Amino acid sequence: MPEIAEVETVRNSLKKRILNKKIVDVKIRYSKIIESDLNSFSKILINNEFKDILRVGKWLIFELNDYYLLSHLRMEGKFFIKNEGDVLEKHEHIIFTFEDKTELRYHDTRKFGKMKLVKKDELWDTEEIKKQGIEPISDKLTSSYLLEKFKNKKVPIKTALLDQEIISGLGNIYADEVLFASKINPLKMASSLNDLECKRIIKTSKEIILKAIEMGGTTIRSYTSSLGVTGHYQDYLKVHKKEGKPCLVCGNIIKRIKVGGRSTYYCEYCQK
DNA sequence: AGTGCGACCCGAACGC
DNA sequence: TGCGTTCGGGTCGCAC
Repeated sequence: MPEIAEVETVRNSLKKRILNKKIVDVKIRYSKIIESDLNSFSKILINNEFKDILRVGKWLIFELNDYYLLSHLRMEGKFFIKNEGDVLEKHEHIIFTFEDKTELRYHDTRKFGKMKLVKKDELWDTEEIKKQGIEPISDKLTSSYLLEKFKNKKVPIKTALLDQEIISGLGNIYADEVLFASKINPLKMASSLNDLECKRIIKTSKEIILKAIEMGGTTIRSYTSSLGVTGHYQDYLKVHKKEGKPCLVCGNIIKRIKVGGRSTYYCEYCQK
């Protein structure tokens, strides 16, 4: 699920609910989610409190007193706020209990998500954060930056857009949408893109991500973001999951192919 | 070093 | 209806 717009939606919703409340208990029901030392994990969190929530790419970063808790939702991670004593769902793997008897519960059907604690002064030195590229919504994303990064990439542009070390935060849905809006064929080699095409990618990715954030992200299938928030950007998708439907621009049938192992939707006519 | 592909998991959707 | 198969909004590790 979570691409940049969904993670941003989660961040904003959680900020209203969990900041500055003392954590009195942490339950780990599936420990492989936690990448840092298990014993110190609960120890560090108990009696601590979340001061703020930041985001870098698809990483949620919970600020504590001396540490940051990094959380990556991967495919299906969600956070819910519930009350102590509420029935534990099968896939609620990590439970943070606050002093006021509310709980922050991490729910992850496929168990792909990750959490880890890092000391505050080490945040920008952690691999996961350090290697994140530039976000679509940043002014630092320029065509000269993209041209440089794409120069030696012998992969299709669709695959390059999913590379978090180049552009940080795009996922499979918005990569398809960006390429459609940019009129670029997903199979075109990244190294063959010109300045104009890079500029189109930058312009459309900004527009699409900002609109998606405004709409609270995308809800596909059963996925609702944390707290049961339902995004509405799916109403604006033009190609993703539209196989067999007519292209909104030319009427041609939208195709689905595999690129780099990922489902990729595009219009053969509009995206040469 | 860069690229490709299976692995990690599970449930929903699909095909017969 | 039932049962087996396929697929995925992400990333990592391993083989080449």
